[in-house]
Amino acid sequence: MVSPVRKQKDQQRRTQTRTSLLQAAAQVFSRQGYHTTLISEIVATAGVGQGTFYRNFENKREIFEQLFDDFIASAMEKFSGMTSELPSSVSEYVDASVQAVTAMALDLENDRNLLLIFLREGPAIDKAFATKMADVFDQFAALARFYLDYAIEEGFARPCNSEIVSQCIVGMGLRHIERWLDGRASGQDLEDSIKSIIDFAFYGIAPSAAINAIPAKSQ
Amino acid sequence: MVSPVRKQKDQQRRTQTRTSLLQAAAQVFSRQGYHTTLISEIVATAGVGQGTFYRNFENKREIFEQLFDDFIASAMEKFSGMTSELPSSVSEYVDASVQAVTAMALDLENDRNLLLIFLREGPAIDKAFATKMADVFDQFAALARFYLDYAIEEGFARPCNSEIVSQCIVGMGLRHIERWLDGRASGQDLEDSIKSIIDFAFYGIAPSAAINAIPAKSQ
Amino acid sequence: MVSPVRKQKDQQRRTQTRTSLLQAAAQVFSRQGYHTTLISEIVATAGVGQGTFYRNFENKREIFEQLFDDFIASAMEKFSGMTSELPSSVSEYVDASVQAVTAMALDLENDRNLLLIFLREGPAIDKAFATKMADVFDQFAALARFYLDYAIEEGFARPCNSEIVSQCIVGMGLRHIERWLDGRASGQDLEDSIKSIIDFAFYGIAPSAAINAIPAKSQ
Amino acid sequence: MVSPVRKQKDQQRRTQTRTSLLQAAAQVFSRQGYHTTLISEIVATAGVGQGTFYRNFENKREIFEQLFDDFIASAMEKFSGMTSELPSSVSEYVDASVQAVTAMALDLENDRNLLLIFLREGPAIDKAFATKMADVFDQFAALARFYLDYAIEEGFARPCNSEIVSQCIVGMGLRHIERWLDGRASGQDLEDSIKSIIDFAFYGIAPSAAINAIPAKSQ
DNA sequence: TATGAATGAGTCTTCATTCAT
DNA sequence: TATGAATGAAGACTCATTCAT
Repeated sequence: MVSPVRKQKDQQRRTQTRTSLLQAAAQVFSRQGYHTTLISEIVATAGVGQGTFYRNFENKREIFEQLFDDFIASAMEKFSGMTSELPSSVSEYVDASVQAVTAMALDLENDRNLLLIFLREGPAIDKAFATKMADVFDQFAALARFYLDYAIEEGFARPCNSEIVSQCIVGMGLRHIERWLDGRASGQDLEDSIKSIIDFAFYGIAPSAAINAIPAKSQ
Repeated sequence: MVSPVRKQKDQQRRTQTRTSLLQAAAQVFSRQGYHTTLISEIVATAGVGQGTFYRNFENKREIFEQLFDDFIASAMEKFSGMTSELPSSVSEYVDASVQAVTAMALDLENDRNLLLIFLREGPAIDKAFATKMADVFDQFAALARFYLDYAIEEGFARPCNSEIVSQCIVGMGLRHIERWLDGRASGQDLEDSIKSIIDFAFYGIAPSAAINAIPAKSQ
Repeated sequence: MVSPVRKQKDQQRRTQTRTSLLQAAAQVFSRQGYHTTLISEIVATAGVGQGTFYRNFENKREIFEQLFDDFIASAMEKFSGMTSELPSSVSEYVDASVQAVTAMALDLENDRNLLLIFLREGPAIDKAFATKMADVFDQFAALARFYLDYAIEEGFARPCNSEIVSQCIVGMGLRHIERWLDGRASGQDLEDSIKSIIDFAFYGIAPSAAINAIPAKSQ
Repeated sequence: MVSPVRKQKDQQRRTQTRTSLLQAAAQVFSRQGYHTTLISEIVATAGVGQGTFYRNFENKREIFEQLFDDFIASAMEKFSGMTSELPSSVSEYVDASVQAVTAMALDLENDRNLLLIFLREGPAIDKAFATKMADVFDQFAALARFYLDYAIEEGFARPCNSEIVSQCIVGMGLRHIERWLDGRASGQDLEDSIKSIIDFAFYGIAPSAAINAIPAKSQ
């Protein structure tokens, strides 16, 4: 009954509406955060009717989760694209780390405000969302651990509890991301900061002379 | 007009009521989190009337903040009590760190659930609360930095950007606390984990042989 | 996006709902007065949901004010429609006054109960409402004064402080309206009462013989 | 068991407390009006406990009514004290009226704000209070009518419907009192205003020459 | 499919009143 | 008798969600 052309147009229109809603939601969430955002504000920003929202999303949580999923998917894609080769020396490992972190920092810059909302409010939405976020962080940790284990095996990383250490690395990263999104790290130069972080991750705070003091058990 | 005895009794009663409310709130928040907790649930748990809540607190946010403040005050007190002496060698520094972290871990154990709620939902309550929490974390970072700067000066820590590094340390800590509260670190032995974290902080992931590779600038 | 037909129907529906609420409010206010009227009673009477009230009016005060504004607008319209020509003699002035007052009395009869509530409770709502009512009364006074000044100029009214006198006239009117709405004037014949009021306004209580005693200053 | 001295002291204290509450209530009502005044504000102003209020008064309405009754009693007393002699001529009647109105105006000045609250909010409290106020106004009207009837009988007032006319007089008075309390009559000189009001009451707005036009029926 | 008017369950909050001390 | 902490009934108001058009 309905022509294929019509069908396609309908589909397009629907996708367009959905996109408008997602963009509008991103905008409003960025400005006001999750809890204080009203559906009415999203639809007003998107320029569609109240009912249209519910034709596209179950509720506020769902559109927020969709935005989060899109965000993570996009971040993962970029990240996985840039980490193809395994390092073959400590200095390559260091360099690769610096590059990866720098690339990520520049990329995240695009969605600063939305990312801040994700980090701050995501864990507060409900248990399921908190778990999803924790899983994402654990994925990043697993990635870091993969490289770390490889490096240990190859002899250019200190033998250590890589599960714990990779979580340390994620924690460091998250802390700096939050402070930077917050504006609390605004005085710092990005390149220097990354350098300092990577140096810390590789060499710790102990002076060179203390290296022999590393307890056997931990080596 | 009123006898001092009466005044004192009234005061006691009031304090008692307030305490009941705080305990009840801690209990309900721990179970359900901030946003899904209703005032009516707090007062029911405390066994007082609805109006009594509002005689003692402005609203839900205020009682939550009070709990947070009490929690932090108590944590700070215990923490400051245990960090009196400055280390005079790397090994003392390491030992002191292990002890401090262990003590804190054991202490925080008491209010696991409430702490989890603070970490997850605190940043989502509103801007002011998020700022307050960020300030608290920065205080911990400042404390870590104080010891780090001292160690650098005394020659038993590697010269580094101590502002950045102390934030790394806080990030590592927070990440592990969250995972441990989450139950995601349940497979780990506490003592081993702390050991691994501290080792990472002191010696990094680079192998001993790589120490000479530390770039001059960062030293 | 939406068809004009749909837009118009929506508009109609909304207007209809708003009208229902206004009528219901008039009814409930008339019966119970402002302060004891609940929003829930208005919506129950209108046969709409609680939320519908708040889509149309800010709060109880606003719907009350709307009713008042409508009432005054309607009264003003009728009143201004009937006072087109200026009198050209004392007897015409008297006759016009009698007619105007009679017409108004008959008109106000329609909304007796609501008018009583306005007069009794309006001044008690808040400062702003009291001021609005005072302004309305002053408008009536200004109208009376306009005719009075004209009459004085033309020589068929006694020179006097027309500002004060016009307020006297408004006061007389209000007092009788209140008593009549109250049921305290129920024993009186309307026509006779109006006649007596107008006669008093024109000739005062002094006997004819005393006219010469009118102090020069006041003339 | 209780000594008479003790009894008397108790009685004194009680009276004192009651007086404090009445004064405090007058002060708060004057400032905020009836509906927005809270019992807690009255007791705070009086410097007594919340419970003490309820040992002395049933509720807010009762203390308000008590203030009103006291006010009226005091006004009536002063007023009755000054109107002992009956006038024996128009000019005496006029003079007595001017004096009575002037005396009342000066007296009311003392409790301006409270009187304004009575006039504005009294009728809105409830049916009973509105009736009480209407009765008071009718008493004033009855008093005016008494003098008017006497004057008519003695021939120095125009025969008229004295019931209606006396209500006119009360209405005029109330209107001017309200405007004066409101600050809307602030531009007017009190003496002049009273003169103009009394002249209007005695001679109306018709010019002298029109006197013969007074319809027979009304005379 | 898109719309936006209508809905009403769900909470917060107030404040007059009570009552143990 | 005086106090003021405690009470809880009462009502306003919000906003996610529905549904007729």
